[in-house]
Amino acid sequence: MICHIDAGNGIPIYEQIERQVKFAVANGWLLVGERIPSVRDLATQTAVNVNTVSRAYRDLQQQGVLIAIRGTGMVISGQAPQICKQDRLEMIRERLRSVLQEALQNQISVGEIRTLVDDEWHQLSQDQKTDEA
Amino acid sequence: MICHIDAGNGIPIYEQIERQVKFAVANGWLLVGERIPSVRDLATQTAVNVNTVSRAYRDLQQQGVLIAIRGTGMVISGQAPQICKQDRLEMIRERLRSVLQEALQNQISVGEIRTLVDDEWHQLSQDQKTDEA
DNA sequence: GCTAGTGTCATACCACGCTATTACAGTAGT
DNA sequence: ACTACTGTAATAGCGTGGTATGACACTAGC
Repeated sequence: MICHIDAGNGIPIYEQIERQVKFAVANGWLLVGERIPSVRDLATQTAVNVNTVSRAYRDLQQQGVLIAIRGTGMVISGQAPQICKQDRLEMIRERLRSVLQEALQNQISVGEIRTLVDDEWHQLSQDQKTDEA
Repeated sequence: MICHIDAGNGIPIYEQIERQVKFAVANGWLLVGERIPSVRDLATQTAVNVNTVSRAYRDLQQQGVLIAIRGTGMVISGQAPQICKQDRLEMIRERLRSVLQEALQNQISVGEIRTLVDDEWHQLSQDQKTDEA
């Protein structure tokens, strides 16, 4: 599991981890029963403190996505796929709404938004390809 | 000048104020030479502390949007419209990019994004109309 | 000159996110 | 049993955003 942390987007690190785990489950990159990286491994890999990762895992546990087995590790729960697939678009939708709300309140038109979306999407797609290369 | 503060969108209050002043200038709701509300007035009106408003005004001053006249108030600068019009779409673009980046990294398709945008825009437009009524 | 209004500054306090460090309890492999 | 891992927890410290409060210097209107 690869985890990208963006320090400058305003979202707390522990929440970014939670979201990415959920996306990974929803997309089938993490399967039911599969172990996720230990808190120490993920902390080292993402250059983040153990406590921060631990908080994310604890939250995911309380949401029913993870199951902790003390001394062994943490595992994707059986109900996780259902939960995560349900949240998949909602997580994006909520962030999107906040941006659109500001745009609408300030006289930006639907057309401007649409071109903005297409432009940025195109740009990001190419960035992603060059990253992979 | 009416100012809406959203406490739950992750953007610092002082930054929200800055953005809304800029939008107001870009849209011609605030004209060059016009006085903006005093720090105490805006603080009371938005239920925010004076220092927070003051910080927003100070930032806008350093960006060349406002001019402070000690003992009198603050005024929209001559170069403000140019600056603010230039930033108008950029401010939205940056927030939008952050959301699209997350979407792209997690296998959301352009189609899903487009329908999300249209749905939410439609929803927000109606909300705004009912607010005005 | 007095008063009421400006912006500005300093101090203290709190909540939150994050880090660093240490320690503890449990499991698995040898 | 020993070792090397797991998750969990407590503590202390830092930076930032926000509040509350009080004080200062300045200006405009009466």
